[in-house]
Amino acid sequence: MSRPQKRHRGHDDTLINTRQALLEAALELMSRDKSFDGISLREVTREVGITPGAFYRHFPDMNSLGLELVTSSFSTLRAMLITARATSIPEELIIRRSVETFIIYVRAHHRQFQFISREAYGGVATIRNAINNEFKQLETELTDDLARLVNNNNWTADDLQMLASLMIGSMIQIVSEQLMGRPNGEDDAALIQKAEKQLRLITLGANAWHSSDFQNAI
Amino acid sequence: MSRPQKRHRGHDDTLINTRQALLEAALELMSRDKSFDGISLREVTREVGITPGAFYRHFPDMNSLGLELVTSSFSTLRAMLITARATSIPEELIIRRSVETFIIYVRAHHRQFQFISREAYGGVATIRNAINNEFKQLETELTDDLARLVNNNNWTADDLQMLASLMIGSMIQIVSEQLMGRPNGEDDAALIQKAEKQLRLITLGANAWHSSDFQNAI
DNA sequence: TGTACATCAGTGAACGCGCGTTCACTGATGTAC
DNA sequence: TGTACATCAGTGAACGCGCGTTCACTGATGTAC
Repeated sequence: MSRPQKRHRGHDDTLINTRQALLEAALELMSRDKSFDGISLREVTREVGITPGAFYRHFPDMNSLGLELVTSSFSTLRAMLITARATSIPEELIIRRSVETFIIYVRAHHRQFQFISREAYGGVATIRNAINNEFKQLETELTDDLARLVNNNNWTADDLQMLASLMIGSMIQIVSEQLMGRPNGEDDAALIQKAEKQLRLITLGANAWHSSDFQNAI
Repeated sequence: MSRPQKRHRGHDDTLINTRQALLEAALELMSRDKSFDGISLREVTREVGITPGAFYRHFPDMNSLGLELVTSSFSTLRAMLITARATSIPEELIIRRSVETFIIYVRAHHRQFQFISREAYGGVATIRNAINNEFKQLETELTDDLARLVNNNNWTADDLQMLASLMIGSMIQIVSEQLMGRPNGEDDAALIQKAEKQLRLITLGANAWHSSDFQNAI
């Protein structure tokens, strides 16, 4: 109609990129109280300001767009967490740094994370599985790190994974809760403190843990 | 057309009740990989075998149906958990009993719980809030119980709530993960063991906890 | 016991709407000569 | 530097479809007499 304004070509990456705009429009629509399978292709293109048909120049369908949201949401987070753990050797600091890194990351990318926690157990199987694979990855990386920190005599490989899963699970839980409640995230101090306390309590438990004890106790 | 078969009147509760059938049809549709806001009123009535218009004899809209699913999913669970904790005094047994009660309940009502974990952070605000209120209730009840079990000198009220939240959060996490992966729930033994181990580790941490220590450490 | 009436769950047709997908097209940009 | 051409993101019209909601209606059941 009145907007033939072409987006600029590939090697010129300073200007508007429609593909990126579509991804962000989807996030924006979901942050306004919809699930991924509750938003339509037409809504997304409307938000960006292009014709429905033009969507197909960028993605074969909405599902592919969703999968790209998953991978892009996790890619930088994973790197940040790894360096957070690598750079601070003293155990005390590792928790603090990791929690802070995580919270800061989530605050800076709150729409992505709203998407992630909304769809982690959501209705679209392919996206759900993609997210859970990412979580599993985080878990594996954390398990490896924990193996180096811990007295190996007391821990089976299985229990180490259980510990990593507990740590990551409770962080996800806290973040999801917070993101759904107040999306602007003003109460960050309380959030960080709760997260740190939970991880601290978990490490207290981990210090007292002996895998073999537990086997017998059960 | 060919099915004017009336459902039976209120006081005759042994026979088919359309209202109930609508609730169950919604659960059934959601267990086949859809979010609540991804299923339509017409799908639900189709599943039950009535005309779309007849829906309005039972609910003013889909949202109300969703809210009823939330409250009915939680009502018996809460009672079960309270008695599970009340009847077994020795601390060791409480964890075990609570976990077993929880897992058994979830297994028996797996479609309800799939719904709950799918919508806890899902797209429909009213339903999401209803679910989170129920979680908060569970948390409050557990906090009260924990207050009686624990050395009160070491614990602030705030930290007790943090502990309850950690316990319930990790149980929800485990159950959600399991329900999404394999809906028939054949790997229950491993599930129960992982849940018990996580709670056990948390209680080890709780035993070593001193609220005041942590305040200083931070 | 029989009859007239009220209730109300479910019918089926109709409505306007937004949806995903297709298609021939336009026109700006980058490239080859 | 100028021209002809290829590329390709976006257009706009069209399609058939399932959606939520409304409405006058039907007919089985329970109740009053």
